Amino acid sequence: MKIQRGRPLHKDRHVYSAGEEFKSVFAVRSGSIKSYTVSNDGQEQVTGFHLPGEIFGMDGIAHNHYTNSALAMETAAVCEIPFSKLQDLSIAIPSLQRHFFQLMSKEITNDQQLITLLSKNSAEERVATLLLSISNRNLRRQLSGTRFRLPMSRADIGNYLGLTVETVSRVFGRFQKQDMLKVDKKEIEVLDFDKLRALAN
Amino acid sequence: MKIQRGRPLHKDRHVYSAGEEFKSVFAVRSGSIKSYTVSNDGQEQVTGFHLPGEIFGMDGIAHNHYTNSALAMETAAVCEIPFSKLQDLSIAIPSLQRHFFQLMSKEITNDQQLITLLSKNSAEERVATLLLSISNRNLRRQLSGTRFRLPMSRADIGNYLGLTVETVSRVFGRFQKQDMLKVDKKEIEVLDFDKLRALAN
DNA sequence: CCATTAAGATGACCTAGATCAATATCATCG
DNA sequence: CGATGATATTGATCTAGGTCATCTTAATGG
Repeated sequence: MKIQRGRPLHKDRHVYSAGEEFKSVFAVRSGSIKSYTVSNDGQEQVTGFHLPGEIFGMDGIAHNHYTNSALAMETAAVCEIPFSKLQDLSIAIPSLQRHFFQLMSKEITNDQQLITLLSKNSAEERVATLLLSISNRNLRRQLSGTRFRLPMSRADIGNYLGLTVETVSRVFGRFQKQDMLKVDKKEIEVLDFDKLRALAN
Repeated sequence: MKIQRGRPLHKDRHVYSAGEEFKSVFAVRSGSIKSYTVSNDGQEQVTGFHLPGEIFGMDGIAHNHYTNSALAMETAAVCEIPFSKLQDLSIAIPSLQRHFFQLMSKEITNDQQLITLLSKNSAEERVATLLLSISNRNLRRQLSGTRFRLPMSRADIGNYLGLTVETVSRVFGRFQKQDMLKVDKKEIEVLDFDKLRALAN
């Protein structure tokens, strides 16, 4: 498959912007990417964080244009995977088609979990869930699940979880006071995993 | 394509339940269906309402098992569309594959809009958005966009929108007081469409 | 290397919507 | 058809998280 081996992307550079013609999906090679939409009244909604090894950009398929924008939260590298090639290939290799369906379906499942989180859980539960998710994704990348660096700002966390920065800050504060977490700026250390899991449920 | 022409489904009967093996997606023929998940702590989250002409059941593709349950909110009829046939066919007919990708991608876009709604909008804005969505979907079915019957209960509306029944009730009350809506139980009449659209944005 | 700006933390206060409770209305079935 | 349980409305009160304001710390650049 022809894959564009992307040059490094600097912090705050867009991989693509909402409205652009959809041509490709992308794989994160290094660094981290956030997806977000801008609603018609101008406010930003962060829809996802993408870590190395993860695929993003599938939101563009429906309308032939991306509905999200995607930008590097830190210096990053991405692989471009042209969708047309993918379609041709997936006709020749049915398992690839299936794989791709699964990726999209997984995205749906993820979004629905976020919907539940937003409509049913408290600020603490939301933050705990995000931390656990990042921890798990780090584990899958052979990294530590207990000590890691958050690639995103407090503002991005708040935006993603439907909370204000202040609330995110306070929740981190409470988590530290309970000796569940050690927080040093973006550096996180999980001290009590059971408690975190219990909160995230 | 072999399509199961479903016998009528009675109110509160499941089309499928979470955990069942994924075999098919479904099209609503008449009546209305709600999808919901049950989170590990037992609470229900309504993830979507499906009206005649709409497709549901795509959440099962990722894990070969449905993650949602789907049940009839009133007497309904659905068509079963076996996914294996769909896959075979979509290899022969690339446009069908594309069409199916689009359906899934649309689902992603929908979910992301709901995420924004839940994390950024007030109770009134949420309810207005749902009403407008149902109105629009009725229009596409050649039905009135101004007078229609809500197929779902207040509890389902609240659950879907991350609000309590009481709040939903009060919002309907306020909408009536403002002469924007006429509400008689589940029967809705939109009196001021501009105001509704403004709220829904 | 300091200046400027952005990011984060913390406190005081307020409000939208939750919770609790009482009542009213509807649907269903024996 | 009247009784019973589900569904909806309405009111009184409470609270999680928002808002606003201040202060601290960390990046960035000239």
